[in-house]
Amino acid sequence: MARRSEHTQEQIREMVLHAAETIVIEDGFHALTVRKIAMDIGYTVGSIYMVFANMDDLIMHIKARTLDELAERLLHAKADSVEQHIQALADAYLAFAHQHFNRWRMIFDAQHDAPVPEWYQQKIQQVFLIVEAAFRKLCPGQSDEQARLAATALWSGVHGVCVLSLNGSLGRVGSENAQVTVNTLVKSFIQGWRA
Amino acid sequence: MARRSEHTQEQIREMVLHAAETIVIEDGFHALTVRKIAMDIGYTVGSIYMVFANMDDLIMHIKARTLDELAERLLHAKADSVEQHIQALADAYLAFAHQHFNRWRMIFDAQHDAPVPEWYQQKIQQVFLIVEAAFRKLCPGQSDEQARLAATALWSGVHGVCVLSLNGSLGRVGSENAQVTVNTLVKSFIQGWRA
DNA sequence: ACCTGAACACCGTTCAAGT
DNA sequence: ACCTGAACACCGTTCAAGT
Repeated sequence: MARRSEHTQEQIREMVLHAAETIVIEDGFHALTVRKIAMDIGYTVGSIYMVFANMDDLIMHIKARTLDELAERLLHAKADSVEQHIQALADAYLAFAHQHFNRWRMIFDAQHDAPVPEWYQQKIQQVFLIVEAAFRKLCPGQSDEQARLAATALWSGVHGVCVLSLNGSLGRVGSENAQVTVNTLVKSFIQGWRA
Repeated sequence: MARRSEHTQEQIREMVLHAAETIVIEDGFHALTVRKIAMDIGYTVGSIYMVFANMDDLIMHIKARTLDELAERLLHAKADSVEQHIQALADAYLAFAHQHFNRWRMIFDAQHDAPVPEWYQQKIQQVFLIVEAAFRKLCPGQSDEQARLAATALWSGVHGVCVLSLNGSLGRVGSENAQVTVNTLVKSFIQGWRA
């Protein structure tokens, strides 16, 4: 047995990542198991531990990819005014969460007791900085700290609407309604913040 | 073996619930297993299935209890003005989430593929209605639907701040900072909403 | 009727053994 | 060096068998 050398380590790593993402997308985070991944790529469980330290490590890399995809989507959101730009960012965030529900939810689901690695924290920062930049343009007069506070408050808020509306905690609220809720939050907050 | 009759079914049910809550509080949701509960209360695994249908059923009842506790806490939040009342509600929500972190997080963590029972949805409604009531007082002129929208938007937002600040996704944001963020969100939103 | 405990079908992770 | 597959220590859930 063994020593097939049909794929490089890098190829296997990619195969694992891809298979894992497919499982999450189709059947949700809870359906993700090493044994299922191994079966899907035609290797045995042991092989997965050649390319990832453990399940938590693999999960973190899936999440990182999702964050990259999300960041890219946000970067493509353009609008005429700064205020419309922030609205467009919020819309894009909601749309992404809705479209890639299982992967997006996974980002905030998994509780790793292990400390979050530095490279992963940067991925999160990457997303937040996009919003912060928009806020610095909204009120050029105020300090960076103020812009940071506003960005944090509003973006956490937008995230909260996505969480509650998409997981059904808001009662029978559909995604069209989530859109309205997000718009309301953004519009009112910006208006109040400027005052 | 068997037929000890040391406790009634109702007593065992309460013992299970209490033991489960203790495990969640001390070691987190992921540490909750039937076997650990059984050991803690001095019964065997089979006994737990006498009083709860399965793990999901038990989890739902733990969550329901937490929601009851949260609702009661929110009902005790009083203030002079309506605006201060909403701020007090937000503060109370954040404080509860912070103080009972593991149990609070559990409410939004668990993904039951099984449909959420009606009695549980009412528990969630119960919390939301408290906030909606405050909003109806804030702007007496507008329709119930408008008040509902505002309450949903702001409260989802407050929830989002709690989620992101308490799980560390906002970088190294402490809970004092979460307080400031919540206050900012509430204040700006109300101001913008009124305008 | 109440409760046990063994059994079943799963997990993640490790590692000696094969090529 | 690469990969296997059996083993280990866990899961949730069921249910025949005992009192």
